[in-house]
Amino acid sequence: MTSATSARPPGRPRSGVNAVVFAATLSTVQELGYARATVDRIAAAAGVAKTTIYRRWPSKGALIVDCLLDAFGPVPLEGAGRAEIMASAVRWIAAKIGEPGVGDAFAGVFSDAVSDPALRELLSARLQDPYRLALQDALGEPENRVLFFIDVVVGTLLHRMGMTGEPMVDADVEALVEMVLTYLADGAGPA
Amino acid sequence: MTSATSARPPGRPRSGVNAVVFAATLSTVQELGYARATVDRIAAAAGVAKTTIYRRWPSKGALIVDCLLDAFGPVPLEGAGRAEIMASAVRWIAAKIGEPGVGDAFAGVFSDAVSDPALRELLSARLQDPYRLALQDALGEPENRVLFFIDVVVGTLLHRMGMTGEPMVDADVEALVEMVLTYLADGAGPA
DNA sequence: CCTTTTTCGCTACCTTGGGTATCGATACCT
DNA sequence: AGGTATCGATACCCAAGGTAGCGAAAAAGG
Repeated sequence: MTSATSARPPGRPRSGVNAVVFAATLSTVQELGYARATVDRIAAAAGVAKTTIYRRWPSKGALIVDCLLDAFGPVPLEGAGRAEIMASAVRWIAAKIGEPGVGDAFAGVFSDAVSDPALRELLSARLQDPYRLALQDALGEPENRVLFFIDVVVGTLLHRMGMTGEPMVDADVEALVEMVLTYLADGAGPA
Repeated sequence: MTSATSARPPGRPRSGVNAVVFAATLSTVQELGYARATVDRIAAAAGVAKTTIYRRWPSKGALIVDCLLDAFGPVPLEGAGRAEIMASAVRWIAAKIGEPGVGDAFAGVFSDAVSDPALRELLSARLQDPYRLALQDALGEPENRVLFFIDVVVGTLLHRMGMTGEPMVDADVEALVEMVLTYLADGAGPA
């Protein structure tokens, strides 16, 4: 979809190094942690100049968001009923956050967003909203209730990651699934 | 332990300005956000030199942790049964995080801890462990289950704070209480 | 009163890291 | 060929955490 529609713009075309940069970002974050994964180091790991990074992404946060979008891909929403859909979604995001570098990058960019309204907007619009809408559609739940579920699931996984430095183990993920499902079945929820 | 009460050490005694610094920290964080609440600004707001801050706290993170400890105080664990105790604890931490500056400071220091193992250790030992132990005792639950509850409750509250910039509204806090209580009553949990 | 010890405020400084500017070289289109 | 936009490289700006050194002030003890 790069040259998707009309008339490729003039000038030298961009070399297709986005995938290389994404891979370098995750491996650098995994190796050094989020704060030490500087843009200089990521560029070096990707074999690319720092200026090239900043020509494509306006900030480190924007780079990380795009990297996470690439790493996550679409939510798998197969499942017989709402319970199955919800369970598979929770296990999916838990597994993604457990992948090397992904959890650190997610927690790191989320952290930066706390003090950066522009980044918060980006995170909300580009990363959260698409999944939120897909979930609203698949579950037939209203926006505020899906937002609540996202807070619970993602918040729990990131808090564990942030406090221990390691992703949540499977047994705890299953506890989280059960907790959310029980509550989903209850039908009660925020006004 | 450290020659606790008696025998004041020689030299000029410290002026009792800790409370002023804590207040200045919270108000500065509330006004400018966590990242813009630099140590210089906090010192200025407290009417104190930056070097005085660093003479008392080894890092900004340590200052914030002490500030949060001061703001939180002990958990109120009154309540007839385990459900009442848990509910009051959840409402208590939600209310604290909703106080001006506290939620931002908490989310901010948590964010920094993601990339800073030393700060993570400090956060875990000085802030989480005391409350965790008190909860284990009051609820009669094992460590890993209490840790799971803390991940869920604090993670959810901080995720909401981080994504929206504002604390969770009461209706959603009540939903969180209900969700946690249902799961607590179930008796199931992580191995 | 005077010395010792420690804190105080102040200023100057170091380092890291996000982000920008500039420049020659290069790749593609018309 | 000419135009245009990218690439790599270097140099740079700025904010912010943290440190060093200094003279001044506040206590304790002689």
